Amino acid sequence: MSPARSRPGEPEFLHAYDPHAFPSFAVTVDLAIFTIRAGELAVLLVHRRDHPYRGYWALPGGFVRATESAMQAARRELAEEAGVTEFTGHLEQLQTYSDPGRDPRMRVVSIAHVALAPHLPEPVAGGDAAEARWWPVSSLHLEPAQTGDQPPRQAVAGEAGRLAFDHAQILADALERVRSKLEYTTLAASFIDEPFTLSDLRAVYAAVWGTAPDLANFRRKVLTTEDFVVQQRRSAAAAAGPAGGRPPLLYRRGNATMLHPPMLRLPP
Amino acid sequence: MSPARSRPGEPEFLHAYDPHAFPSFAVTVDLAIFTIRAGELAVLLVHRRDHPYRGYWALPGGFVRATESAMQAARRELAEEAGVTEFTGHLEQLQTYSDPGRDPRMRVVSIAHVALAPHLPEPVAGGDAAEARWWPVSSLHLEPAQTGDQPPRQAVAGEAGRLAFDHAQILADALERVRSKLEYTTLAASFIDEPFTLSDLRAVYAAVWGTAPDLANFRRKVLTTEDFVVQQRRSAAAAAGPAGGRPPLLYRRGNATMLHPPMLRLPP
DNA sequence: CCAATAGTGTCTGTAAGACAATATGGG
DNA sequence: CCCATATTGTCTTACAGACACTATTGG
Repeated sequence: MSPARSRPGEPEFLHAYDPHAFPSFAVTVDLAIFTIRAGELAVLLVHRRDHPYRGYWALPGGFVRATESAMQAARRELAEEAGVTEFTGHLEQLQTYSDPGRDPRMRVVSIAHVALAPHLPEPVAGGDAAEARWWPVSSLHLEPAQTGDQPPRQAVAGEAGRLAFDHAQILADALERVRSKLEYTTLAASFIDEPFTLSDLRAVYAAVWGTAPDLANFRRKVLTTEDFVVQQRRSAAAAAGPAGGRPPLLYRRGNATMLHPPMLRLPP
Repeated sequence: MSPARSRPGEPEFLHAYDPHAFPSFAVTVDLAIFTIRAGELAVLLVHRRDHPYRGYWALPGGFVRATESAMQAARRELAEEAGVTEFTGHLEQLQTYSDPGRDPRMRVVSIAHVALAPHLPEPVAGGDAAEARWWPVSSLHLEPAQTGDQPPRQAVAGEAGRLAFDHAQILADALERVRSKLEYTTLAASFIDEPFTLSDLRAVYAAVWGTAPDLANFRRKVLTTEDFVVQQRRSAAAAAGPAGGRPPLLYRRGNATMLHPPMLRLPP
């Protein structure tokens, strides 16, 4: 659109306008990309090869370009850093982090996003050559960081150590967003490939919440929620399964997005 | 904190760093400040005296300064534009709007916020001299704008007309945020001065949702939710009331923040 | 027949929806 | 006493929580 043309006097104003009259910021997007690996919730981190925070693990992300929106930048980073060509999962804005001093180089505000995707490819050698890895969320010890002001955690063998910038905070917020969204949306299905079994779907809740919802009640909730999942024609026995046991029915995602009333997680 | 000192090689890197290597943005905060006036949900808009969008109504807001966070900027604008000295209400970040072209001057991302406050002062002559007014949300005709792509609404006598920038979208998102937050939080109490009656509190729900929850069920929910409200010592008859009728009990806000399970609004 | 996993049935408690009844103040 | 508003009570229904039971495959 070119709305300025319809507002009298504005073109002349814009012609004379000096864009340096205001403080200048860099704007980045950072992504918390979640998936389920080996029954655990995992997040993609990249190992920083450059300053600042060289050698630290960080959320993938990058600068927003002059001609793209934050959402477009997030999709671009998703492709570049996670090697996702056509993204079928879920992507949404989380929150914007703007504390002065969060980046030692200059004033940077970061528009954080959350992505959920089924079982993405391994190390993702693509991108701009930084090492990338899936980290089980449970191995990052995020929760205790919220209690009070303990000394900053140092790197520990086999773990990611402190994250770069304020990414530990962003990741904690992203986690809480995902956990709570499973309560009142159908987003859990974004974590798995189609077709899936109800056990697969329940495993998502178990991985994200750390506690599995009651089997029977879970099935009742999912199956009685209009168009949460749609059943496929009867399946052959799942080939990859651990053999024995009754073969499960297969489902695909339905068009429902909200759960009314929500499926609440309980304290473990 | 000065974390750079603890990371080897980083001080030298920062010394040589050129902050102009990345696209530069202006960053603003915009505020959707809601209150209840005459039983209706109202939002504060300012009349723009300068280009761009001169003569249009807009959400109050302004540029984030070089040394403040977005939240600090929002509090500052709240004081400057709404004349609020000590703000007792609720303020939270909504979402960030970053479409290129949303501001004809230059690349601007806006970190939108939502504020809820009890019965704020009238025209708010303060601030940088722009006219400010409370507008009943119902007079802005926001909802139909979501259905399809109709031609942009023109200014109508007695109404605010089209809003500046993408503020109609921001306001619509802010509205939905507030409406849904009343369902699962105790934020409704942020809209009214203490002490208040349960009728006052119910009137908040009626104003925000457009439909009043059932009287008896509402009281049961509020009173059985631990520490949602706390009762005061018995009141003298409310002086300002419309006379007759049984005098109500008075309450203050409790410490509870969440409603479990939520109080759902129903389709009208 | 046994193991293992998938799927169903049912009882119970909590709380919401609907609506009726009672309480307490001022003319 | 009448009116207006506040407050309480109760019946019904929906649904989550808990847990036991049945079904269907492979060995």
